[in-house]
Amino acid sequence: MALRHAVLAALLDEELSGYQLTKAFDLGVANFWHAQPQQLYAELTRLERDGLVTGREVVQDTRPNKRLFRVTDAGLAELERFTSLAAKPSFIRDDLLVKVQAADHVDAGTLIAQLTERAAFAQAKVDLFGRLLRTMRGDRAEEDFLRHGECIGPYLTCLRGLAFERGNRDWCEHAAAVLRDRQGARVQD
Amino acid sequence: MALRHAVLAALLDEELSGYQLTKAFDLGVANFWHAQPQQLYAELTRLERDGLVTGREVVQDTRPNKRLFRVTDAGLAELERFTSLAAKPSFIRDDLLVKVQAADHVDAGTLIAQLTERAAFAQAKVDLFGRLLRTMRGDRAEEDFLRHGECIGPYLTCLRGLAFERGNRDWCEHAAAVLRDRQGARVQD
DNA sequence: CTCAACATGTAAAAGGTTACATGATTTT
DNA sequence: AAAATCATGTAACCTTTTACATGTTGAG
Repeated sequence: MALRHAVLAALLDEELSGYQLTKAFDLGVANFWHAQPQQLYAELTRLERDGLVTGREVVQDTRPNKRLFRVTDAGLAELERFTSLAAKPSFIRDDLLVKVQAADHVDAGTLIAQLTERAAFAQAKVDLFGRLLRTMRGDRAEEDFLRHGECIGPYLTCLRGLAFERGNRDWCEHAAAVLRDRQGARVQD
Repeated sequence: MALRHAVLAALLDEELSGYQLTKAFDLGVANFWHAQPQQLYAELTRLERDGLVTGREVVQDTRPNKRLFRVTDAGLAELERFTSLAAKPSFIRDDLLVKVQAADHVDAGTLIAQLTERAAFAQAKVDLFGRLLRTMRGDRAEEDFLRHGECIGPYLTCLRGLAFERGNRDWCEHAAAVLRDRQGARVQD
């Protein structure tokens, strides 16, 4: 049941509405968890019912009203409790890897196209995470920021997201190059 | 519905029993998907019902009998069809990252301990994947194997698994070091 | 005038985890 | 004698995804 803890962790540093949370989770800006809008609205309702977050109505003139949520003391205690539990290992679970596993039996052209597309997607995330990191650390050097900064949790998870997407990009490019090479080699036979 | 395709992909190069598949998926040796034994037995039953795999009973003296499964032509066609569909992007979803996101609000000692444990786990997988890769390529150089080898799909996915676990290990070690440094810095204040 | 963004949900279906169940053999 | 490995499942529960539903405002 880690979605609720992911939501709590996301709300620690800023008050957000369900819609704003959606943006963070949905677009993968949250580099530690992913969730659909529907899940987030439902989870916020449950969290408020259980007293782990409180919402306050914000009346807006030009936009529909919204509810901003923040973590309560009970919510923080719940996060502390969660942190003390053993974490489950995380596994890769990826459609594209399934397809590459079957590379010797399926059409190479399709695979190359999908690997290329994924590499571009990963590169876009690399750029995004790079910008986010720069914003978070401001004009400080990374080393200095990590040693003395006040809010390093989100920075550390963003670093993991960056490394993950770099790994994705590099592997996709490499795998696509290997498959292209083999296409060329086959023609030469 | 990619579990079924993951099973098909895993059965492409060798005939396996449900139990043997379990070993591959359960322990994370399968670096492209993860699943519980119960899921695999259920999926094999469905796949056989749908004619995508066939099982044959192997009578054993000293061990309980087992059923070995292999992919049928219809199964291969289904994999081909799956490969031609757009792949969904994969996201990180990790308890430990949720905890690190909350690093500024929860106990650092607990986090350091969990990061250290995870780094060791990742290192064990790095070693395992390294051994698997060596076994797959035999005495050939990697470049030569990838260009001319017959079975490179599993090799490519294993490379991704290796890079992923290296990334995990490096990040865990870095994050733990950052948190330790800050503990030291706090004492000096 | 149409499309994107703001804002929040409900309900059904699919997928995944956990607990329960059984029973033989080999290793420690 | 106990624990690990081989071998296969069922059932209940929890989580996630997909489809449906509604209404306003600002930009092109």
